[in-house]
Amino acid sequence: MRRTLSAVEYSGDEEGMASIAKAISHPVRIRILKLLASQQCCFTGELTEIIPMAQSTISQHLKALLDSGLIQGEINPPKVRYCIHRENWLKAHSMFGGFFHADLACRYDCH
Amino acid sequence: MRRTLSAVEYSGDEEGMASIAKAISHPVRIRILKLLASQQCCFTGELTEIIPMAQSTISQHLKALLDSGLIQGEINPPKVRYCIHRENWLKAHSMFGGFFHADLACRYDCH
DNA sequence: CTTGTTAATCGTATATTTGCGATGAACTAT
DNA sequence: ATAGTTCATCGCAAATATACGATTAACAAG
Repeated sequence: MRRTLSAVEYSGDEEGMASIAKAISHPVRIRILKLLASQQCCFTGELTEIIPMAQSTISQHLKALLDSGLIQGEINPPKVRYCIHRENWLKAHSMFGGFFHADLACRYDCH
Repeated sequence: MRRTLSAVEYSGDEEGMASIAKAISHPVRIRILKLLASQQCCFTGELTEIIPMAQSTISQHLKALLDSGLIQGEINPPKVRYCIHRENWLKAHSMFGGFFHADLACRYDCH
């Protein structure tokens, strides 16, 4: 892709928010997170039974969530147990909470 | 793209969350939202001065944010004034707040 | 009507995402 | 050692996203 000559510099916050947002920008990943968070399941196999998608696709989405830090995996041969990464989950909570804080949007009204 | 035979059915919530998340999944869109929210600017032209990207690219990102509902535009010829869509902003706030609520992640721990 | 300003849209090139089946890796059980 | 189970990774195809320059649209000012 042709990129802008003077590449835009983003803050760590901006990159971080965008990265987490991208992780939850697909409905199946939101569903997976909800399932993990509600403890309705934990092993990959249970997810593949509940969600009508190929195993490889589920695995791919799990990898995306792992990379985002929102979940963690514990190898438990031959299974893998996935869980919410509590610390990062709380970080995401405060990050989005801060971003969407009412004060920001209501400081001034153009209309 | 080859799609799964029995397409996954998502809830309105899941689709909605994913849609908003996708809107803020690019750092430049986060920056635009922060600029609009902090009222450092409002017209498209001001954004194109601050952000080193082609006018057409900024316009494209603004359209994405418009489509998400997070911002609104008021035509003010020959300019267009963009602002945070307060109502949808607050909706997003509660949506993400609810999703990342601590209880969900901490109900149970696999580790 | 012509000119200038502002912003959207079009067309294009490239990068990334998404989904699948097939295969491979890691480990258990026999 | 062999077979079975579970999950990750590879390779591919198709869709989407990203960025740009060029053009168009809408309007004001003269």
